[in-house]
Amino acid sequence: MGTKERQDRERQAVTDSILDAARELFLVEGYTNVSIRKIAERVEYSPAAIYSYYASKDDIFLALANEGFHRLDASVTAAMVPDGDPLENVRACWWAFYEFSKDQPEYFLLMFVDRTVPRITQEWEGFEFLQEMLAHAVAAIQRAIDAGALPSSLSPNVAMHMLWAGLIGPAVVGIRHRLASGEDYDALARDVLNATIAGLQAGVNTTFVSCKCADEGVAGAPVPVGVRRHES
Amino acid sequence: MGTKERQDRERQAVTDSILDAARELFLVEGYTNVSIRKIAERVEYSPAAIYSYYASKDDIFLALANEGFHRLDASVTAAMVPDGDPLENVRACWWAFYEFSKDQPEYFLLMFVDRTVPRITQEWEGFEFLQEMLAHAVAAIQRAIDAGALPSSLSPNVAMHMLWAGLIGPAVVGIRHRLASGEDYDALARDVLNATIAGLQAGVNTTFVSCKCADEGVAGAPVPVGVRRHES
DNA sequence: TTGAAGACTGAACACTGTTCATTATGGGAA
DNA sequence: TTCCCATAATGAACAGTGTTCAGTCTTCAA
Repeated sequence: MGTKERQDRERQAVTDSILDAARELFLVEGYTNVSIRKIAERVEYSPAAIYSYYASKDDIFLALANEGFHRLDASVTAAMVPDGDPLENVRACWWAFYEFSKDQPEYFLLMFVDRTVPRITQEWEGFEFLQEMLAHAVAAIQRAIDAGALPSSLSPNVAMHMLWAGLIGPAVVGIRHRLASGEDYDALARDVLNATIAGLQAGVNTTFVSCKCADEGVAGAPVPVGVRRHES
Repeated sequence: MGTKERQDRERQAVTDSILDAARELFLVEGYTNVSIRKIAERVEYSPAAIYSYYASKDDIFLALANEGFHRLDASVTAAMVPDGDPLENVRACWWAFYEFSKDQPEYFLLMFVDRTVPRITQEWEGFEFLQEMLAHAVAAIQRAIDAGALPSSLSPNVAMHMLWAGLIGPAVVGIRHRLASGEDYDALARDVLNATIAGLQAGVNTTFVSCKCADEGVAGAPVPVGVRRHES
């Protein structure tokens, strides 16, 4: 009997439709302005029905953020040219990160800026995936170091954190339109990225230490970005 | 008759006590977790009474944010040593900006990250004050250029934007706890700041052009930071 | 046909920001 | 002193929020 399968399929379809509705609404109106009732109305269910598919509004948020990380990974991976200039690959990798903030602003805010979801800590499903993604970014920096484009004294993991944190600012400034109209957000982001890379090339001393794995090579899992391990 | 004066004084006292209560609650619990009812309870009035002193919850926050800009200015000004090393003054100036994000996270988010208070755009009272503040930051960079610590080809206004945007990221990462527990947020922010300054020193090419005033010297009003001119 | 499992709902709870008619108070004028 | 009126303050309500739960309704295997 394929009834169980059909039921699972139907359940999955409803689950997806809820996520679709939530995504559309979040993208247009933002997280706080979207209520469970609005999502329920969109999928033509009662508000209470939503709770048999997602335990809370936060869970919907987490499901979307999970999607977001996969999309970001796809963008970043596509930006890097295999066997291309290592330093340019690093630049392209982080430029893709910035572009992602423009293409998917709601996802970006969800993942890196929005109010913290405490449960993101332990229950993050895409945890291994996330580490893998970050390992790619670290590896790209390592290749640039190996090629002599960045100082050998530089920790690729620390550099990864610096580029990541450094670019969040220009991304937020762009998303939130904090410059006067007519200003070139892309130019500002590019300048910040180039200045940071130039600073790394110039051999600036770093004091940041990634405590979880330090620098036991690329195989060492980098600290998850956008994921808080514990509530302080 | 001093009765009118006494009444005004009493009214001002209540207004202040509301702001005091709101400040304490906002700083501890965050904007969204503080309700008018909580503030009202704190000052021992009914929730409705609050509305005869402030038109809305946003108005209370704006009053506090106004304080915030003055506090930021005080911090930044205090961080700079008159006749001190020009480059160190620039570093201190922006480090104070980062420290402000830690000391007054709610203020910081409102001014540079949140989109929740649209009225900040037109009704910002401290507008001229803000421009003056930014002019100080540009002037500090100009002094570093004059002293030869930064390239003469560098536009101080562009550098100001780069440092500002570059540091918002580490600040947000810190406020939102996006690193694993135990990681050193300050070290990351310091590294980003130092790398950006090192990049500027290395003479990185910049493509950003501040359209409103370009670089007609310090007297030219810098583009307001943290204030959105138009809603797109 | 029956029984059980699951999906789904309406109503409710405890909140939120905000409004408004009503009541109380306190000071100036007659 | 009495009256009036502006102002202060309130209780109750409105419309919204996330979430829960007792009960109904459907569906399918035995």
